[in-house]
Amino acid sequence: MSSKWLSVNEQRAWRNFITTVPALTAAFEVDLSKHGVTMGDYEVLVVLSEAADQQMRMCDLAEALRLSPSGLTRRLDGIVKAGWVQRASCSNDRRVMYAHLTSAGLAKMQAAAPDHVASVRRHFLTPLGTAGVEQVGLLFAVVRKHLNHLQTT
Amino acid sequence: MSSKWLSVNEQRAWRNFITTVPALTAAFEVDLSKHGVTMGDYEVLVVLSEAADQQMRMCDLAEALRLSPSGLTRRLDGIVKAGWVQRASCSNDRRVMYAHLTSAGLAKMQAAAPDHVASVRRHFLTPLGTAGVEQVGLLFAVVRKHLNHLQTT
DNA sequence: TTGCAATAGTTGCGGGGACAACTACAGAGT
DNA sequence: ACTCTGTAGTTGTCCCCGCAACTATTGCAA
Repeated sequence: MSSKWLSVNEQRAWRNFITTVPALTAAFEVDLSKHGVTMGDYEVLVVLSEAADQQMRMCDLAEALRLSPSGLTRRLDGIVKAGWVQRASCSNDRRVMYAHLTSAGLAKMQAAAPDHVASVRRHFLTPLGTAGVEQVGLLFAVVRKHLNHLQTT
Repeated sequence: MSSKWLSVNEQRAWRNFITTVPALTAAFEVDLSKHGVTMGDYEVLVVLSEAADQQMRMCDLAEALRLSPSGLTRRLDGIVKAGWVQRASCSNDRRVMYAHLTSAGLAKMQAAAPDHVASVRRHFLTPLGTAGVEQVGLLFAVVRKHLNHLQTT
């Protein structure tokens, strides 16, 4: 059945997937914009809030956010200017720079989080339904595992 | 069950989804780069190849690609320079500009398409399996329909 | 006809991110 | 101690794209 082209079912899955993803992220972006944060900003705040001491080394943060080093530097520039994150140097290793979540940053994240969760529910989880959520969780775990495996090879 | 936070199942679905999507698109980008095309370029060629007379008005093309007018102008700049698309003015309405797929563009698209299809299969459809493909097709149809409905409201 | 709103497209500007080059520092090997 | 390699981060340059402003054209309306 693996012909050169896609079957009807395959086409439907593929088309529905790639057309839904941008619309979905756009919806989240709109909902978050009410708090004056982009999804990029929000992701930084969430990751830092879950880190020990509310701080991470730039390189670890970049990896967690799947950003290049320079990309992270630039993204942080704006977030630092907004006062949500503070750069701090490390006394043990003077090469490293910590990105440290400020109390204002934590507050911003805590203010935005419930709305974001509600947004995820409204646009994604609720339409999927209980069974759909279960299936998506399993299916994308397989896809991701597959991708990671190829990547390592 | 709709609490302020996410259940374990919901979290798994959500996290797996948002972490898989960027990895997936990155994999497609890598595979397409062997043909010297980005996913953006490729999408233009595909849409134009399916259009009547292999051409579309800029505004219609922009909508099909979910791009702003200026975004499309810039994206086309590169594709025109590569010789895959040609700008043509319209005799009926002198405001409109057609983006017309050249034979070189069609050839490029036909060369890349089989590899891209194989890529979609390898990274997405095959890991999902037959049942998974079926489920993803149905589930994302629901999500997208939901998004479109909210958008119209 | 004249005038005005709507439509199509491009350009200036700015944000966001990648790559390459660079600085600075750490750690291992001699 | 001295060099050499590897690691951490920033900066220059460039590409991609959105918004706002602008031009050109159309079509409707008085």
